[in-house]
Parts: sequence; C-alpha cells; structure tokens
Amino acid sequence: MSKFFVTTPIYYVNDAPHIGHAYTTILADVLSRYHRTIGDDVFFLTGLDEHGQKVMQAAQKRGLSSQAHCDDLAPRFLNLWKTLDIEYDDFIRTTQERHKKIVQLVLQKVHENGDIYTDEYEGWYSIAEERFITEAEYGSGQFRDVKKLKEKNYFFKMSKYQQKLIDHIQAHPDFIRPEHRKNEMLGFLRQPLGDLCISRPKSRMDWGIEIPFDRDYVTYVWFDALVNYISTPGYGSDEAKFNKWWPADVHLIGKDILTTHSVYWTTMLFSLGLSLPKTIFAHGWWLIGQTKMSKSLGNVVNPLDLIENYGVDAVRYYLMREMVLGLDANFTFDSFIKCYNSDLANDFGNLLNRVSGLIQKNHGGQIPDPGTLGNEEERIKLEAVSLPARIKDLINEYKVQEAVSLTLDFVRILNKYMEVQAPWKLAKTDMKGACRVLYTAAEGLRISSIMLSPVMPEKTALVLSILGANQTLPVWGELKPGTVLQAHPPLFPRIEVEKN
RNA sequence: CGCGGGGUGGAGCAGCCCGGUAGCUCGCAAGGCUCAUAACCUUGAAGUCACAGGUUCAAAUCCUGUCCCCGCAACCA
Repeated sequence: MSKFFVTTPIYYVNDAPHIGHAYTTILADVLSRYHRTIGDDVFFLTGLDEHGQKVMQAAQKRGLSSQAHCDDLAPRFLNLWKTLDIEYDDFIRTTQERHKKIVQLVLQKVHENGDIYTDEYEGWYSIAEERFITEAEYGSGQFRDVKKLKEKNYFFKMSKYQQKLIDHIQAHPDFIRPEHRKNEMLGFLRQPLGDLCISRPKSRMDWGIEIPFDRDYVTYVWFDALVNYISTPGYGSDEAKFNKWWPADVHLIGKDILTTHSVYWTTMLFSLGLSLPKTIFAHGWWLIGQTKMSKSLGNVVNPLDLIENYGVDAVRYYLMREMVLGLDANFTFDSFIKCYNSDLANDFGNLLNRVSGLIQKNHGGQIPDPGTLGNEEERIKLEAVSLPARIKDLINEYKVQEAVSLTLDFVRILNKYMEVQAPWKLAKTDMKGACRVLYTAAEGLRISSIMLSPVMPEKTALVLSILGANQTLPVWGELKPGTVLQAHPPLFPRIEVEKN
C-alpha cells in the first residue's frame, strides 16, 4: 500500500466560492477517492487563508473583529464542500493556533539559517487601497492616490536558491506539470530572481501572524499561507505523521499561482532543508464564452445553482469530463446539457434501465446465472477486467478526462453488445442465452460504476445498491446470480431543452 | 528577434515525440431495433490536417520560413 497526499490551495476567505474553487477541490476529491478505492492511504488537505488586509478591512466595515468575520465566512466554503461531496481529511484555517505556531517556528528557522534580512522597501503605495502595488499595476494607471513610499521590512533570500531550483526542475520532469508550464517557469528563472518581502508593520496591518523575532511586524501572505502544506501534516509538531505524508504527491493549483508555488514555496522548502513536493500541477481556467470568468464581468457561475437543478454528480462529471487537465475549458450551459444527456442519461443511466428492466420482465427480478460465456462475453469480460489497469495509468498521468472517457467508451460497448445480442429476443427462444447476456451486461455495468465512483459517488453507489453489489471489487464475477434487483427511477432523467 | 503553446470535416477535441488507408464526441441525413430515459445500433454526407517551400518512395506527423490566435513576463481557482 502506498500513500497519496494531495492538496488544494487554501482559499481566501473573503472571496465568494465559485466554480474555480469548486473545480480544484472536486479534482482533489476525485483523485483522493480514486486512490482510496485502489487501497492507498490518502491524505487530502484543503482549507482557508484568513489573514491579510482585505479581511481586516471587511471586518472593520461590519463592526466585527477580524476573527469573528472569518468565523462567519468559513461556513460558506464548508457548506459548499458538503454539498459537493468533498471528503477532505483535514481543513486548515490559517488563524488556527496549530498553524500559527508552526509558521513562527518556520520563520525562526529560516531566520537562523541566515535567509531573512531587513531592508528598506521602496515602492508605489496606493493610499486608497492601503497597500503597495506592483510596477505593472502602477503602469496600468488604474490606481489613484499613488505615491512612492519607503518602509522597513523583512526579506527572504529567494535569490540564493535560484540555481538550485533550476537544477531541480530540470532533473525532475514531473515536478511542474503540464510540461509547458515547466518551460514557462524555466523561462521565468532565466532572469535574476529577486528576494521576497515577507512582512508588514503592524502599524499598517496587524491581522497576521506575528514575526517571532520582531513583534512590531506580522508576516505577509507567503509564509503565512504556503506553510499550511507542512504545518497540517505535522511539521514541527508530529514527526511520525509528517514523515509519513511529506513530501506531498501533488499540489493542485490554478495556473495563476504557479510562480507562488514553484518558486516561492520551493525556495522556502530549500531553506528549511525539506524535500519538495513530487508534482505541482497547474490546471487551466474555466472560461465563459471566450472570456475569463470574473466578478466585474458578472459572468461568474455559481456551482450551487447547477447542483440544485441537476444534482451534484452531474456537475462533478461535467467538470471532470470537459476539461483537459492543464488547458482552459469553456463552460457553457449548452455543453453541460449535451454532456449530461448523451453520457449520463442516454448511455450510462439508460444502460441501467435496459438491464434492470429486462431482468425484471423476463427473469423475475433476479440477476440470472451466466452459465458458460461465449466469445462475445469473453470479449466484454476482457474489456472490463483490463479497465482498472488502463484507468490507473491515466490517473497517474493526471489524465482524468481520458479516464472518464475510457469508462464511457466501455459503457457504449455494453450498449452495443445489448443491441447485437438482443436478450429481449433471446428470451423467447434461448433462455440460457438471455441469461448469459444480461448477466454480462449487468456485470459490465457494475465494473464501470466502480470506475466512475470517484467522480460520481452518489449515483454509482445507487447503481451498485440496485445491483446488490455494494463493496464489490472491479473483478469479473463478483455480481451474484440470484440477487434481487431493487426498483428505481431513471438514474439521470433527460434534460429537455425548449427549442426556440 | 523576451520565453512558451496552438491553428485538423458545422462545433469541441485526439493523432504529431517513434513518418505509411485522417480518429472520437456532438450536430446533420438515411436505415434498423423496439428491452430502455423519443433512448439504443448501423450506414452515409461533410476535412487542400493555417499558408509556402524542403527532406523522403511516402508528411497532419520531420526541417525552414510566413500569417493568425493564446499563455507566461512576481502575488484573482
């Protein structure tokens, strides 16, 4: 048995949860569930980033303490995860004591290693936003009341590890994925790397973790947030646990925070002398039409609306089926409906109805005995039993979309098999043949359900319970003849769209 | 010449690394079946594989150039 440690980013508590958050978290959940089904020991970590200026300001506006504000907002994410059937193993909040003390420990260590120094930071400061803005932001001209400001701050010697990082990326082709992101990072690293400002004076912003060697400062986002990946699995608090889980098998992130993870986080780990995560996987964005989803455009899709109407499994399936991991994907209502109707209603759901309907009608509602398999059945069996290994390869390559497609291909093979064998005809002339065909189709359906269970935990559990096959393995022959089928409504009722 | 990815039937994509009848899903047309959620199965129409050269017996696939689209260029999944 091997272990699998997967993380999502910790989400900023002030954002409203949207499809991007949901996507990353569902992806992590699908990978986790998959690894659990093959017997791996899984640790799935997600959580919230609760410090920083925006939180502080929002809390002040509401007349709440910053902590009370966070406590009020955190359930928005927790409730969404519940609705989305997310089975995480730990949920870290950066304001938790267990996290804060480890961040301080980390800062202390990095400081002792000589990787933190003070300097005067000079940059463009936006009075309206109460923060320093980047050169690029300044150049955009979107900020008013901007002035040059000098401030003493603490800096992390990121530059010191530049060459080591380049070497690591080149020596580990799976470290940054997909490959074109790796190339991007190597391109980025051809220029000299600067150091990282990691502090804020409390006089300006005090909602953060106090820097252990200077109480007038709090640490700013990087150490605060990224350290969650090691503080949660026990760094500095539970050595056995930490050694079991670290390094992470994969940090799942959006492509927008690739630099943060592959450069900032990585150099921090270098300073601590810890090993690096095996893979940092940057997925793409969900686009609406051809444009990015954004609050200002007002085109943000709330996953909860879709779930309410079509069920959580359909939404999970669509998100996994439609996006090639690493590339951007288009979210359209139309493609959602098509995906739902063709894959889930017509192919998967309908196969269940065909099989269970015939067994009900001609075989007294009991799964028939297959007798001796013929050539066609052997062919189906071969497809079925080779499926788990093929899917394992795809999942290990993070080709979730292909793994899902492959399973659906098998479902289509089963539909075709039914069509060709026509057990409804056989029942009139060759009862043994009808039994053999229906058993084979039902067994194929069972195995495909198991393969789809990480993506659609609820509906596949339903199918398996209808077949009386809960807790079974994707091995041929686990379906027991004689089992009484349960009656059921259509699994995925077709969505009828009004044509205009 | 900052770095990188891509341009394949009406739509969305795979194939390109390891040259050799252009594949999948959706849509469209005709037929079949009628167990099933008007679902399922078969067949068909539809592609100068961005463009121009080159290598080769043979190129979507390798090389060169051109045009167009997109991503990254330090902090929105």
